[in-house]
Parts: sequence; structure tokens; C-alpha cells
Amino acid sequence: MPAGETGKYEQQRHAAIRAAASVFAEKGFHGSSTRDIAERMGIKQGSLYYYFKSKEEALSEVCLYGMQDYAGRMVSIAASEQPFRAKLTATITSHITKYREKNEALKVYNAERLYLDESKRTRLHELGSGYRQQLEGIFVEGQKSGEVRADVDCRFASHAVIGICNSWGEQIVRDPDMDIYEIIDNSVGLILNGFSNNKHTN
Amino acid sequence: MPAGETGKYEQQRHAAIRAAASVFAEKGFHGSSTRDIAERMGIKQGSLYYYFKSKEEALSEVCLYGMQDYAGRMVSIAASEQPFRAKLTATITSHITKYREKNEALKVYNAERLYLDESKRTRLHELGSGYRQQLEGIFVEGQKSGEVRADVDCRFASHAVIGICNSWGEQIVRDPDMDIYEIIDNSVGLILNGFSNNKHTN
Amino acid sequence: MPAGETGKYEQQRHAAIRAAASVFAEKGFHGSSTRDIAERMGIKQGSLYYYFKSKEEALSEVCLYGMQDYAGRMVSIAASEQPFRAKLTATITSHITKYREKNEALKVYNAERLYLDESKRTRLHELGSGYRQQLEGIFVEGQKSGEVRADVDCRFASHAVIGICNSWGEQIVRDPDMDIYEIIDNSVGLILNGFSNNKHTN
Amino acid sequence: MPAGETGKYEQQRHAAIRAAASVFAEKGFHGSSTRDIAERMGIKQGSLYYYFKSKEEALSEVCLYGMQDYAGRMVSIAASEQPFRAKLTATITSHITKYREKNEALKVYNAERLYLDESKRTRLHELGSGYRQQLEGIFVEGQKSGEVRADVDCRFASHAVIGICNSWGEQIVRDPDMDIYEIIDNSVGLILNGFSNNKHTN
DNA sequence: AATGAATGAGAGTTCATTCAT
DNA sequence: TATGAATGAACTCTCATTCAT
Repeated sequence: MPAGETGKYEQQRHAAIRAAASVFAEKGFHGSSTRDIAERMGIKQGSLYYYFKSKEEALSEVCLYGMQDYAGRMVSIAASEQPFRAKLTATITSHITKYREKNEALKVYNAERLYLDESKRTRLHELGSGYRQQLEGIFVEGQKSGEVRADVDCRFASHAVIGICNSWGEQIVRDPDMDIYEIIDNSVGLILNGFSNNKHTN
Repeated sequence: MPAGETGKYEQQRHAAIRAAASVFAEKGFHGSSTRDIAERMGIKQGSLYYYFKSKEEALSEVCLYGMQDYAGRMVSIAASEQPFRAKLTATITSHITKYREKNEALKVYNAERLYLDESKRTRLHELGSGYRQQLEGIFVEGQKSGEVRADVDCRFASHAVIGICNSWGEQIVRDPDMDIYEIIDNSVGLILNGFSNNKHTN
Repeated sequence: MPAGETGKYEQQRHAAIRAAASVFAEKGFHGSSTRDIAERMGIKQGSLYYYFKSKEEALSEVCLYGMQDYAGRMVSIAASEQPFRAKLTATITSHITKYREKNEALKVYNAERLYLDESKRTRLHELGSGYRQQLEGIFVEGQKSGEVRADVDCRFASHAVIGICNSWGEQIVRDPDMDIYEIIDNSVGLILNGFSNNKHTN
Repeated sequence: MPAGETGKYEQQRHAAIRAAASVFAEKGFHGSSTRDIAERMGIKQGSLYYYFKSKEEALSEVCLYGMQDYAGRMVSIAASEQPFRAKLTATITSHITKYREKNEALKVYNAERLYLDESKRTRLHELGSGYRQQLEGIFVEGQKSGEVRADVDCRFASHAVIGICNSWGEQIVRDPDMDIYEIIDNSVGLILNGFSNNKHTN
């Protein structure tokens, strides 16, 4: 057992996670068989158990993988020195772009996590809500700096942003030709200004 | 025996649909067994097939049930004589309230419809996209009356509203004590005015 | 309960046997459901049990029905006053013609009797071998009258006749346009004279 | 491990075919369960699917196995240099002997092949009718050489021979002590000379 | 005489999992 | 490190059968 983190075993395990992500994304957790996963990886069904204790562990790893840098990137955005508007744009861009980049693992996380047992799901949920909390923090900061109205409920705001992004995420995954940047602009616009014609209202 | 349309068979079939909705919502389509459904209904597994030709037909019926008046109510909102703001509020209220009323079937519709075969899925999708189109129409009208800014992309707007509602829907289903009306207010506020402090921006 | 043997019950029971024969002939015993039979008869599945104790009893009755006059007719041929050749022709004609007339019940008897339990099968087998014994008797008589060679094994001969007829029976059922009378002529010819050119042989 | 074509898998698959033949012969295709087959083979039900894709594939393999050298042997008889009488005797011997050797698979082929799907049945039927055609060819040759009468319908003759053999085949399978060679003699005698006393007739 | 509703046993099939090699 | 063979539990679905009405 060499100390190098890229021993053959580690490499193969990673390949297994990617194979599982790919198959789960395509057929869903219950629609995929361990044989499918092994085949995509180029090994035999039984050999898969060298890398996963169970099919559920495979799902768990995929979800973790899908969630990880999704959450990680949020941390660096929140920590950066930028005005509110820039952080918001960065967040939305990061979130929506993800559906193109590593959509498989992420898609699996979104669609199949309910098949994990309580404890694993909770662990992932914490990572995910860490994500939301970071976003909420950005709104709070925005209020302090005066960029966000004082009466805004920041928790609500963070949920809303995520909801909008996810809703479009589904469309994006379905249609690979969709113009992502237009969606991002529109989303930022909505969050900042809503749709109402204030001149009219006033 | 009156000619009433609720013979025993109809009644039981309805009970079967409700049982299926409840089980699917909890465990997902593939995670649920026909035995689970039958048990929740209080009959034996084999008897379920007196009411459904297959497990998939059960899913189909649940989805239809979940979608039906959800779509229908939208039509009457769109057709009514009210200003934009009132229609928007009515829509969001209707959408979010649904997660309390008939949440199971609706949740199933949202999460599991992709397991239906093409033709059934298409039929439901038409109902569903009719819903979104009605909503888009409300925004278009709002533009004409000057209540909505002319630069707003109405298709985007309709998707955004749905995304926000669904995002909160999940929370609402999870936590039965959540204050729905606050969420509705916040959502309407976001859609109308965004979160930015316009005095600051200007 | 009137003494008349054509009470409604008897009539209906007969209809049930005919329906069963028709369905079994088409789909085989295991391929047919009691629902199929009931439907062909125009009643509901449960009602069938008013006429049959079980599906197997239905098969049993069909087989009996198929076998009965098949065997009965043989008796009258054997008892008649005709030379050997005429009796042989009558037997073959009767046997082969049957595949056109009442082929359903007979076909069922031939193909599905093995699904009956021992005792019923034995009972039918006796009827059937009675048939063969009658035929053997015809050959014995033929020997006595000098029409059949003394060295012929009459038991073998009876089996051979039945084998030839059954073999063609299958073809006849399959192809409704086949010329039955040519087959009968050929069969009689074979049984009497074989195929060898005796002038050559001598 | 030599490159011998009898790896463990092949061996076991063969055992599975034999087990299936045995069970099907006894209870018929629909009367047999996959559990029956597995048990006769000494493995568990699920394991059977390691060797067969489906129950129907098992039937298909059994039929093929039953039919194969049955048809093959006929070819070499037809091609050999022998007088008609010798070829006829060889054919009948081959056909009847088979019921002792590999009787189960053959019985299954005769009785259950109709449960195969069109394409597989056609493929087997071609093998089978090749058999009959070879036999017909033997009769045609016999006519040319003068050993068979010119007025004999050779197609009829071939069917008749097969019918006689199959009819006795059933008896032979049922009673293991039966004297096969007497039956063969009798059959050849019938085919050549019929049963009639020509001296009397003339 | 007939039916609607329900049942329960069993069918074929799939598949995650194990383990000796 | 990987595999072939086997397992057993679960699955969906079918159907002969029963019985109150």
C-alpha cells in the first residue's frame, strides 16, 4: 500500500464512481444494475464489489462527488471581496453552469438522493444547506452594504435563487443548445429588480 | 341502487389511487412495491390488479390526479378580470397551497413522471405546459397594461415563478408547520420588485 | 328439477363444454384461462364454476366428448357385415374425417390429455384402446376370411393404421384445403399392398 | 487448462438442457416450472438463468438437441449406396431406435415445439422437413430402380413411414421392455407388402 | 342462475451480493 | 486484482378459485 494517493486502486475506484454516475444519470438508480455499471467501466459485475460495499454506497459516493465542489465553489464566492451584485451573478453562473459541466453526478444527486438511507442523506443535506447558508450570508451582507433592501427575508431569498436555478437546470439538461448566459442575465435581473414596472406603480 | 357514479368499484379505485400516491410520494416509484400499495389500502397484493392493469398504470393515474385541477384552476385565474398583481398572487397561492392539499399526488407527478412511457408522459406534459403558457399569458397581459416592464422575457418569467413555487413546495411538504402565507407574500414581492434597493442603485 | 334431459342447466353445461373445447383447441390447456372460456360462452368468469368444479374438469369433459363418438363409431363398423377391405376403408375414413368435423374436442383430447390426472386419463385411455382393439379385431377377422395374410401381427397392424391416420390428421388440421379422399385412398392402398413392386421382387 | 471446448460452463449448460428435456417430457412445457428444472439439475431456480435467458430458450435448446442428429443421420442414409429396401430398413431402425436413446428431447420436440415462437419453430421445421424430404427421395429412387411401384405417391409414403414410427415411438417410450426389432421388421414388412393376402385377392 | 370482488398461491424473471479460485 | 458461478430474496403479474349477494 503505497502512500501515493493515486495508486491503481484509487484510480480504479474513481473510474467506478464516474461509471456509476454516468449510468445512474441515464437510467436512474433503480433502473441501473450493477452489471450495467461494471460494463461501462469495463470490468465484470462481481469485481465491482472490490470498489463498493454495495450499490447504495456507489450512489452515496456519486452524490458526494456531485455535491462537493458544487458546495466548495460557493464558499470561495462568499469569501471573496466583491459587491453583492457580483457575488449573486457568480453564484447563479456557478449553479447553472454546473448543469453543463458535471451534470451527471449532480443530476444523480438531485434525482436519486432520496434512495439513500437517513444518515447518508442527512450528511449530504448538511453540505447542501451549507451551500444555501452561504448564499443567505451573501444576502445579509448585501443588506448591510445597502445593496439589498432591509425588508428582504434573506432565508427566503436564498431558497428562491436556488429554486429558479434548479428549475432552469432541468430545461438545460434536456436541451443542450439552450443559451445559458441569457438565462443567467434574466435570473440576476429578476432577483435584483423583479418584473414590475416601478414607474407605473409609483 | 341509484345511478350515482360512485359505485363500489369507482370508490375502491379511487382509494387505490390515493394509496399509490401516498406510497410513491414516500419511496419513489421504483422504491415502492405493489405489495406496499395494496397494504396501505388494506387489501392483498393480487387484488390491486383488479383496479390497475399494471404498476405503471397506477403511476399514470396518480400523476393525472395530481395534475388535473392544478392545471384547471390556472385556467380560471387567467380568464378572470383582475389586474396583473392579483392574478400573480392568485397563481402563487394556488400553486403553493396545493402542496398542502393534495401534495402527495403532485409530488409524485413532479418527481416520477419520467418513468411513464412516451405517450402518457406527453399527454400529461401538455396539461402541464398549458399551465405554464397560461402563466406566460398573464405576464404578457401585464406588459400590455403597463404593470410589467416591457423588457421582461415572459417565458423566462413563467419558468421562474414555477421554479420558486416548486422549490418552496418541497420545504412545505417536509415541514407541515411552515407559514405558507409569508412565503406567498415574499414570492409575490420578489417577482414584483426583486431584492435590490433601488434607491441605493439609483 | 324436471326429468327432461334438456333443462336449461344441461343446455348451458353443454355450451360450456363446447366453449372450453374451442378455447383449449386454440390456445392449449395452460394457455387458456377460465376467463377466456367464460367470455367465449358469454358469461362471467365466476359463473363458470356453476358448471365445472374446476378447470381440469372442463378439460376432462372436453376430452370425453371428443373421444366418445370417435370410439362409438368404431364399434358399429366392427359389428357390421362387410368384407375386410370395406371395414378398413370405413375405419380410415371415419378416423381421418373426424379431423374436419369435430376437430376441436378431438384435437384437445390428442394434445392435452396428459394434463389430466392419472385416473381420468386411464379411463379415457381405456376408451381409446377399446378403439384400437376393435380395429385389431377387424384384422383378425380378415385373417380368418383369408383377406389378410396369416403372418401379419394384428396388434402391430392396428397401431400402424392409427399412426398413419394421426400423422395425416395433423396435416389436415393445419391445411383446410387438403384433399382428404386422396389420403384415404392412399392409406388403404398402403395397408393392403404396401409400396413394393411385387412383380419386380418376385 | 487445455483449450478443450468443454469448459465448466458448457458442461453445465448441457446438463441444464438434459434436465429441461427430462422435465418437459414428463409434464409438458406449461406443466413444468423453472423450479422443477433447476431442482432436477441440482441447482437453485435463479441459477438456471445463468444458462438460459428464459424458459422458452430452454425449450428451444431441447428441441434442437432432440432434432439434430435425428435429421443428420437421415442424410447419410440417403446418400449411401444401398438398395431401396436396405435404406428403408435403416431409416425405420434409426427413427425407432432414437426413442430409446435420446427419447426425452425427441418427445419434447414432437409434443411441445408449437410453443416456440415463429422464427425458432420455422428453423426447426426446416430441419425436420429436410428429414422427410430425404425420405421422399429414397422412395423416388426406389421407383426409378423399379423396387417401388410407379403408382406410389412418394410424398404420401414418406409421411406414412414417419407416422408409423412416431405412433410406435410413443408405445416404446411408455414400455421400456418392448421388442424394438420386431416392430422394425413389421414396419418394413407393412411398407413393402401391406397386409393383404395377394394370392387371395388375385 | 349469475356476478363482482377478493384472494392466495404460484409463475417467470431479475439482480445485488457472495465467495472460492 | 479480478472473475465465474451460484444464490436467494424480491419483484410484477396471472389466475383458478371462493363466496356473499
